[in-house]
Amino acid sequence: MSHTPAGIRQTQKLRTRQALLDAALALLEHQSLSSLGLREVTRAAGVTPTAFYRHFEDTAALGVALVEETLGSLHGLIAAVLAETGDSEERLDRSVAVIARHVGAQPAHFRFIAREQHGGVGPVRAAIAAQLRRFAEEVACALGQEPGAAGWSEEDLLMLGGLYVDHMVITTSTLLEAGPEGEAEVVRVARRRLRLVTIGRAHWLDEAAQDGIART
Amino acid sequence: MSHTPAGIRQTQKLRTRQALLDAALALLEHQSLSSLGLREVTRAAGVTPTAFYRHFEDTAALGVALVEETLGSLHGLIAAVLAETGDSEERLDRSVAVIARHVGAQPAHFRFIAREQHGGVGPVRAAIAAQLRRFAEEVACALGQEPGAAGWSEEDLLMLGGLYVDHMVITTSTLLEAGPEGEAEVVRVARRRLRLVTIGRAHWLDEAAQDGIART
DNA sequence: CCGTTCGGAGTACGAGTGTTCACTGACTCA
DNA sequence: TGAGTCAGTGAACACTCGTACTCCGAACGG
Repeated sequence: MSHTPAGIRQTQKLRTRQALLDAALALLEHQSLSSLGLREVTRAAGVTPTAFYRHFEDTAALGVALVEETLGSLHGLIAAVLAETGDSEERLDRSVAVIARHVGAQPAHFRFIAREQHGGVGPVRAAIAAQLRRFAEEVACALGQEPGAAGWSEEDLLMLGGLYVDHMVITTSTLLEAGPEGEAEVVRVARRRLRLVTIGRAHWLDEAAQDGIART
Repeated sequence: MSHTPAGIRQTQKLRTRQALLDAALALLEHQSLSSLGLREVTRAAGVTPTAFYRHFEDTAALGVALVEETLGSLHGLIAAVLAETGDSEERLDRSVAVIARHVGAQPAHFRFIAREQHGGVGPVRAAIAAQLRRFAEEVACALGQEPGAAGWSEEDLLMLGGLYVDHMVITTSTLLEAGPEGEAEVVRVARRRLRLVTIGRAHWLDEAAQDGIART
C-alpha cells in the first residue's frame, strides 16, 4: 500500500515536474515571478516549451505549487518546537535556531516566499497569505494551551500569533540579505526582539486590566 | 532666489520625467518592477521609447527614483510625531493614524515599496533598505532622548527602532491588502501590537537586570 | 497482444522587447 | 541675431516571448 504506486509513466511525469519547479526556483534567485518566462523555465529544465503545459497552466500556477512545496511541509513544526520546550529563554533560542537552520538549508525557497509575499502575481500572494494565516492560527492555538495564556481572548492570541509569524518572516528575509557571515548578528537581534515581545506578553494582562478600569 | 529657476527647457524635462514616474507607478500596481518594460512605461507616459534614456539609464534607475520620491519626503515626520506627543497611548494611536492616512492618500507609492522591498531588482532593494535603516536610526534617536530610555544601550535602541519600523512596513502592506473597508480592523490590530511592544519596552530593563544576575 | 492514452518534440506564428542611429526643431546664451 | 545645445522623434535592428498546431513513441489496460 505504497503512497506512490505510480507506474513508469507517472514517475517520469513527476520527475520533469520537479525539474521545472527546481529550474524555476533557481531562476527566481535573481528576479521575481512576474518576470519569469515560460520558455526560460523549460530551457533551464531541459524540456520544450510545450511540455510545460502538461504540468502547469501558467507560471502563476507554478508559483502556487512552489508555495505549497516550501510552506506546506512546515506545518506542525512550529507547534512541535513550541511544545517541546517550556515557556522560557530556551524556547526562544530554539525557535530562532530552527528558522536559521531552515533558511540556511534551503535559501532559495525562502527567498522566493519573501519576494512573492507582496509580489505582482495575485494567486501566489493569496497562497502565501493563506499559509501564513494558518501558521498564525497554529501558533495562537499552541500558545493558548499554556498556563500563561489564562485570561487571553481568542482575538489577542491570534494577534500575538500573527506578530510571531510576521517576525519569523522578517527574520528569514534579513537572514537572506545578511548571508552566512552575517547570520550570527541577525540571530542576536532577532532573539532580542522576540524577548521584548515575550516580556510584553508577560505583562499584557496587567495593562489590559488598567485599560479596562481607565476606559470602560 | 527661487529654488526652481529652471528655464522652459528644464521645466519640460522635469515634466516628462514626472510623467514617466507616474506612468510607471500606475503600471506597478499589478506587476513588479523586474517585469516592467521600458516601452510599456513610455507608451503610458506618451513619449517614444528613446526619450526614456534622457532621464533614466534603466528601469532599475527609475525604480530607485521612485523610492526617493516615496520615502525621501517622510524623514523627520516620524520624529515629529514622536516628539509632539508624550509617551502614552495617545502617541501610539497618532502613529498608526498617520500611517493609515499616508497609505490611504497615496496607496500606489506604498504598494511599490512593499512589493520591491524584497523584489528582484538589486539596486531598488538596496535603496529601500537604506531608507528604512535611516528611519530606524531616526526612531532610535528620538526614543533615546526620552526619560524612559535611561539605561538603554545604543544597540538596544536601534533594535527597538528597527522593530517599530518593520511593523510600520507590515502595517502599510496589510492596509493595502485590506483595502479601505478593512482599514478599521487593521488599525485596531496594529495598535494592539504596538501596545504589546510598548509594554515590553517598559519592562525591558527589569528583565535585563534579571538576565545580568542570572547569566553573568 | 493490440489499440489507446498521453508526455513530450518540433515547427511556426504574431506580438512585444531593449537598444542604436540619424534627425528635427524649439530653447538657450553669448 | 545666430550658433549650439538637447529633449524628443521615427525607423530599424536582432532578439525573446506565449501559444497553437501536428506528430512521435513509449507506457498503459483490456
